[in-house]
Amino acid sequence: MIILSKLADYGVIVATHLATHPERQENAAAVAMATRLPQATVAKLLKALAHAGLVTATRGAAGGYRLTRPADAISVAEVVAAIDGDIGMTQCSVHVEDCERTTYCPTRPHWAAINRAVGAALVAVTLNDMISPFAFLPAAAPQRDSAPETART
Amino acid sequence: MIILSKLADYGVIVATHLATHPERQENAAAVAMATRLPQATVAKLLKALAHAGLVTATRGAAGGYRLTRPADAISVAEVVAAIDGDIGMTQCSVHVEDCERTTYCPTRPHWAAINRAVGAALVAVTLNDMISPFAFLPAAAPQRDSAPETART
DNA sequence: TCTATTGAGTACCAATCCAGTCCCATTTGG
DNA sequence: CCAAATGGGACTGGATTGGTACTCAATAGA
Repeated sequence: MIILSKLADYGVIVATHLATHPERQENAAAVAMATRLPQATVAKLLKALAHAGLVTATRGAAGGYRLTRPADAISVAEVVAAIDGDIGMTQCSVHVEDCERTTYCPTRPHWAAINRAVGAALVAVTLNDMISPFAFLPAAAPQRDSAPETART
Repeated sequence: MIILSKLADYGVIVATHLATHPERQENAAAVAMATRLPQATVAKLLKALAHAGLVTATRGAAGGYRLTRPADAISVAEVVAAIDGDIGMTQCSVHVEDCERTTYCPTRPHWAAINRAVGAALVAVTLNDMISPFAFLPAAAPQRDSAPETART
């Protein structure tokens, strides 16, 4: 299973690209060119990011986008949430009222905790981390002896 | 965005139900009845769980399913992986060869670390934890001061 | 002031994926 | 031998998603 949608993935790429030139202003076409992503899609993504307040847009001729905050103050979680919406493990994590099983489903209360853990992993990583050529040590994933296997086939 | 598919969610419910009666053997119809899930779907889920080796199936009349391991030795991650397949944040986390962007995409190497963090959150929770009426304190989500916001609207 | 450029917003289409069902083969207890 | 149950597919309707197109609004520069 893939957790992130393609668009969210692209969104992180776009945001990361902007983070490499924090003060330069780039329009959608330039970003698309640099990231090798379809232009129309990049434009859509940048709109979403602007809507979430992660980038500021300048309209009109010679307009473009730039990050509103420094790259180390924007987490991957925010970028993903800007595009895919609120992050939740299960249906009932996001739309509690949609689940008619709340009264007898024993697993429901536990998802919230898992949610927090997953969210923390994404919040802990900033765009600045994504730029750095070396893999950072994720603070949210301490080397616990009990977790050698992330996922198996 | 919802991370788990409906089926994976159901799968956890089914597995959790089996965990409440570790030694009793139940057939698909009984599990469906108890969990209020469609019978055909439950049958499909149990097949997948059996395929992954999480439950043992007894065929023939008076057959059924039961957990192969104690409930505290089966993690939610395994159940999810049995149904939705390998867990990965991005396309390139699961199928690296499918991403033609590997040479210039700066974000790629970092996803692995995020992957581990998310996986650890799921591995840390066992079926036994899901049974317990009280929310456990997830070890994979330490109360770090820097992560107050998991996801925002 | 006028025009070219660029983002905002929305509507739309195509393709993929997913949830759910059904069917038939195989196994096993009575 | 038959009924009950799982194993393993195939199939389908619907929802979601990725991607595009078009129109409106704003702005800089001639």
